[in-house]
Amino acid sequence: MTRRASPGLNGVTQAGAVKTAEEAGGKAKPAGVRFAAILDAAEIVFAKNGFAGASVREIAEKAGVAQALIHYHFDTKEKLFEAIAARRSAEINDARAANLDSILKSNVPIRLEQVVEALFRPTIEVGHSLATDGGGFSRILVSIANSSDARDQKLAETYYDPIAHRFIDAFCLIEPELTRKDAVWAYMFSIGVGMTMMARTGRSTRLSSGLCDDSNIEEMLEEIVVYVCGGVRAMIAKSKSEKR
Amino acid sequence: MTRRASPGLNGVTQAGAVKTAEEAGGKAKPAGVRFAAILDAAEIVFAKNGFAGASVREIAEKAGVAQALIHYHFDTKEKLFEAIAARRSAEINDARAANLDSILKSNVPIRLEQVVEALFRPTIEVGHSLATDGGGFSRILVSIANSSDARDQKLAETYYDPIAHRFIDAFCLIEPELTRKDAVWAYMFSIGVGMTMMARTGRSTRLSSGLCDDSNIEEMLEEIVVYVCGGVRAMIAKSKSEKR
DNA sequence: TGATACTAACTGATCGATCAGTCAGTAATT
DNA sequence: AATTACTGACTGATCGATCAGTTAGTATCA
Repeated sequence: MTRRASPGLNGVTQAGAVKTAEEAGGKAKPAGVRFAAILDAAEIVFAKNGFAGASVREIAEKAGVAQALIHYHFDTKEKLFEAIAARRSAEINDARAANLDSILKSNVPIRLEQVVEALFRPTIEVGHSLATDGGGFSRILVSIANSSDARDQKLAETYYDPIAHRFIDAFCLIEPELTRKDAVWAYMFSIGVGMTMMARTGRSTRLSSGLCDDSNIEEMLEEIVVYVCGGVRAMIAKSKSEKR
Repeated sequence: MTRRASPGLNGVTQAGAVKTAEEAGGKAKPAGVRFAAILDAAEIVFAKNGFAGASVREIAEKAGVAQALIHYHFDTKEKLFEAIAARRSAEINDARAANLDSILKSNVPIRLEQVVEALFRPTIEVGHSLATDGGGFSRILVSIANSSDARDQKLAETYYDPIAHRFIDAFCLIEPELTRKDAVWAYMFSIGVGMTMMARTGRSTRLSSGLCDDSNIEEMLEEIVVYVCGGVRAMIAKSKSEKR
């Protein structure tokens, strides 16, 4: 019951105050280094084994710290997982929001392709940033998005629902006759397509005998934009025919 | 090392021979009943917690049998998981193949919508068949499809690659100018859309404030067919413009 | 300047709980 | 008698979490 206050999680001690970083000679490491090392190691291990399949011991070993240090900084395994989700989700959605803003404030007519690319490019660029063979954060994101678990659904709601509403609004802005209902379906289905890219199972390569390469992210994104825009436009056409 | 031969797994003893079913009074249960009870319970528990998060103990408790009986019938937790995948995948893909056959042998021109519906309807009808709050086999299927784990990828390859090739062929048959490469992409992306339906996270309901209902499978399937056909046709248009 | 007090960072050892899997033995059927 | 179905009791391993300490740096006060 009596439990330390997890000093790292408020971010103040760790994120700021790297003042004595130059005098890190003997044992004292610069502030926040091992904190970040735990996050990086945990991201790899969670991506590889999932939440339940990952062990705090393996994370500690990969990070080169004592297991107890993880509990010192993050309290529980669950809070460690949430810290990872918070870190990367902020990166992804800040980039998404910035992309969307720059599109919306331009005075030329908005093209659907721009919006779709703004939706997906950040997820692959930060999602695969720490990609080892584990696959980086994108694998974690896929499992969060498809999970029936209450913890994962809460994370999706907290970190991804706000930006989702912005993109759904953008769909409706491009085509005013698109009903809200169909816009939400269109968004959900598009995210589903994106998951194919994030999961990186190698299946498309296998099914095509090498014609498709799902490790070539840039090419895959091109294909996805074509498919997703086609899907969204079909929903638009459906909305129009229903209103008529 | 010396290990019993898992008498149930060859299916002969269990699947057939329910002859003494009427005299199930005291302790002797009709043959195959507890075998199936374990499979049903395991499906629910695996769907709820994933492979790593599920425990053989919980499965045994839910099935109303001793934990050792599970090891007696299925040997290991992994083989139990594979048995579940084998059972439902056969159901799903037999139905898919039958649907596709009846479409292909008709002499009227094949419509893309028919093929897409043949692809998805069986997954929802058997995937949600044992649906409790856990979500049935569809949740397991989603995790297999998106997993980076070697075990899951092997299952996908064994049970789903053959039927995948048949549907990719069907895409190419409908539109001969669609390149093989784009047909595989189109198939993969379509499966991604289908996962949205299988995962049943309730997110579409949440994002639309109730306008979309992802527990209304029939309505969701209609929307998906529209979107997926739009996506596939966009890939077809792309293939055509590249060949020209 | 130097002793004192305090704090954040960190560790080794260990906790009870739970894990998948094993095994000897029982009960019923053939 | 032999085979199949089944169980309770158990194993070693591993799990997340906790604990009492240690170390190093910093602020306070004489």
